[in-house]
Amino acid sequence: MSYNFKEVEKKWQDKWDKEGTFQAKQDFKNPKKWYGLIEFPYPSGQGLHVGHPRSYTALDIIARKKRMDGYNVLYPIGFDAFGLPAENYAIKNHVHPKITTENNINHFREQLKSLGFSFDWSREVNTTDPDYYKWTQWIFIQLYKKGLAYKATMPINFCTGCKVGLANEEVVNGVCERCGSPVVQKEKSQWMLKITEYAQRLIDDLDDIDFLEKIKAQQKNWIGRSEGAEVNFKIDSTDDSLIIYTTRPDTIFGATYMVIAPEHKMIEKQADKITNLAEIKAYQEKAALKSDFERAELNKEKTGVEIQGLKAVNPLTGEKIPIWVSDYVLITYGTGAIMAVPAHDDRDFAFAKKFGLPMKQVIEPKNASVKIDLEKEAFTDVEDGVAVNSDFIDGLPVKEAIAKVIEYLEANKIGTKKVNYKLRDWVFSRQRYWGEPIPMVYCETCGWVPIPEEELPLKLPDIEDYEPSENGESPLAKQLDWIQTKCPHCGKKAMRETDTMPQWAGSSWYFLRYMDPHNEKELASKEALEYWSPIDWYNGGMEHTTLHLLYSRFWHKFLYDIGVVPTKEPYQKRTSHGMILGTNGEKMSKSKGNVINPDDIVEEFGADTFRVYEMFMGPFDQVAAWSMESIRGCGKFLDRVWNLKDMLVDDENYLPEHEKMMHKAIKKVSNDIEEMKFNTAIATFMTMVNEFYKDKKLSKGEYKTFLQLLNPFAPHMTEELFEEIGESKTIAQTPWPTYDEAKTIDDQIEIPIQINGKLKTTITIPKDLAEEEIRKKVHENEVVCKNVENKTIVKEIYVNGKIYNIVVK
RNA sequence: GCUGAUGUGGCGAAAUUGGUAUACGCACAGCACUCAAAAUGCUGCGGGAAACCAUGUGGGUUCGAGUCCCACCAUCAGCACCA
Repeated sequence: MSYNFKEVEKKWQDKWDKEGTFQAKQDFKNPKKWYGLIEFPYPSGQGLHVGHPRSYTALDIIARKKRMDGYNVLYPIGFDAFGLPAENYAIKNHVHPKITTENNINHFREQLKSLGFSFDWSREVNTTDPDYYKWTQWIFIQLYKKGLAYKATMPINFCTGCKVGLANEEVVNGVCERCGSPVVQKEKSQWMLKITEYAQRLIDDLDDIDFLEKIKAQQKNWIGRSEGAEVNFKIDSTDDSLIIYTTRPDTIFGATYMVIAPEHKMIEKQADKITNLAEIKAYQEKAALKSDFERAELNKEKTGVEIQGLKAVNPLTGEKIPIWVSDYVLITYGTGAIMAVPAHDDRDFAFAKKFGLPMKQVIEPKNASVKIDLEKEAFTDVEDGVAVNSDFIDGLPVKEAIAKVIEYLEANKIGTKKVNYKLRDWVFSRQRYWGEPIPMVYCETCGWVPIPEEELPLKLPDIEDYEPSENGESPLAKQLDWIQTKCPHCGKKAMRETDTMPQWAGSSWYFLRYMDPHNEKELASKEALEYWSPIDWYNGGMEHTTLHLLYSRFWHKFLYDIGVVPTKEPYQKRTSHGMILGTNGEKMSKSKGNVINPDDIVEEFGADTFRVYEMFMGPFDQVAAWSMESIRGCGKFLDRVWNLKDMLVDDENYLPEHEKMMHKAIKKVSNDIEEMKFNTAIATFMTMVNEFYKDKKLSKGEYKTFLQLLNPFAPHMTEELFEEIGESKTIAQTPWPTYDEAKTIDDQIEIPIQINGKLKTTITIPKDLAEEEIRKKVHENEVVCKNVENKTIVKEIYVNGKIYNIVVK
């Protein structure tokens, strides 16, 4: 009888749905809880991508195993449904995003169910549901109340395609992360969130959580902490001074000029003293036309203009040094001004070379054998440097010199120790319709006032015209009757904020809502938060490391600070899956025509085969190209499993000839699941099946264990087969198989014998044989005799149970 | 340039963490079943006649290295004038 996966899969999916098999237990009695989380999808019109199930299947396997291990498991799902595609679709086709979103969610839900994930569907959340975004808005108001949300007019990244402001994190290579249009700088009043206030904690607390090393490294890199000093350089014959930031205060004696960013306000302040103001202004204008990206692109050639009429005074040498304007100094980092030490900084070196500026060596290599050539390149080595020509720090290694200079600067009040971060505050406004309205009102008298919390949610009004206005205002700006309101503070006429929140808002806390999704009084109850926090395991894409993952950690820390959540960090463990590429090894895209539709795969091979294949493709954390031949192989494997029932021997125990294999397999599969080594777990299953086929028999006990182990991978087929042998329970209700360590050890072991480290032969011995006996056996061996003949044995090494090596001369 | 990975058969990949390199799968070939094909089952499958040689390249440590150390090369991802 052949396997009808369509019928079987439908049968079990319906049963799970009807019985709510995988719903998390509502009571909090079981102290063993496990909360597994996958990134909830954006319900795009294209439907599910084959990449989604890679992550979902992995955690589904772990979740199913954890349930069998006796845990109360929460494995929820929802939809991150605000965002531009639905809005752009609405602009084109005049269909309300609400409708598109609902249709897409229905499609996604069906697709996800067809894959047999053990999600708790009773907790499904949807970020566009007013009952949900009520709490997103509530969190925003709390941020505002604590001074962490503020309005600022500042140059922002503006996407010329989407016509919205973007956060730094959303700009990739100078173009919009979403639509690929060029990004320009634009002055705009925006809501900002002070993520920078949490920069240090976002670094420090990484030490206490189990994130993949590359994720931690990427987050640290993005936050970009650097330690240094701010130093005050007086401007000669004025009361003004230039504050610079440096990580190398030890090189201050080698500062031969200063550089300020074109936007630096000192230029305006000292305009009357500058003798070449026209030239400076021209340079400023030229720089303003370039985006940050273009500036960085023009990496090779540095440009700049000297400010005539002004000199800075080196506070340690008293030397008067020139001041230059150049766009290699960024106004957005540090103080927008630097001291240039061309002998010990690559960029300063390039600039000094180009403009013929003087260089002064103040650091030399400790290691005399290191040759440096300051004509060719700067000497920047921190580990190997010693100060010279530097007065009171002469002879000190760089690190000590830095400490000494800072001490001096602070004692003389000309500078302070300072930590800087690359991380910037989060631009939180979007001039778009399909997002959470920002619950703020502007009153002429009172300024910005949050709307009263009891009025939440502030619902998004229904509109007809989704087109953003040409001046870049949100479509909501045209909804006059919605905008006009009363000031909650003084009662006078006031206007609503028309910007909406970015897509990252709803996803910054959704995992909390899953804990108590229908709560009308709080975002989640204290009990639920206490019980389920933190998330035990969160798997998602690397592309979210500096966006979603950082943002949600920030919000969570804030919620911790105001006493809403019980843990500092939301996620105890974070892992990441590799991308699935098309059959040609390229990223799947419509234009390349290499998109694999999960529906087609389920239709042709069934969900179980699909799941097994995605887990068998290769190491979970690495990219893998789709292969139609390989998925067929996985289908063949499941067919062989299906046909095992013809070889069943009626015996509840393991057969003697299979006992070792069974115990080893339980151990291997259990460990592999915990370590996400799904591919080798499946290889173990295949080896077992090959063994059963070879012997043409397996006991009922072996069969049951095998089905239990395979169940998290191929849940439908295994449940069906389990039911067929007359089991009253489903596999999901049975405990995970256990193994006996003693029974995983072979009685007879094969020992490889090497001569001079090269394998010559092997002998088989009982596992506990004494070393003397083994030695005797080795020397009786024919191959060994031949190889040691006429040679002197220098040494013999026996590593217990592993190897025997004879060294001869 | 910086950070983090990766490099093993024709292909996807394993290797108990320093101890028999190539498990498992795909592709391929042969055999069985069949009138035939498909499906299925079984067998073989790094190179070499062999000694031996093979884990990106070149060194090193070790009785022994895919695994550790040093120096390179290539590919991928992220960041990038961050002072």
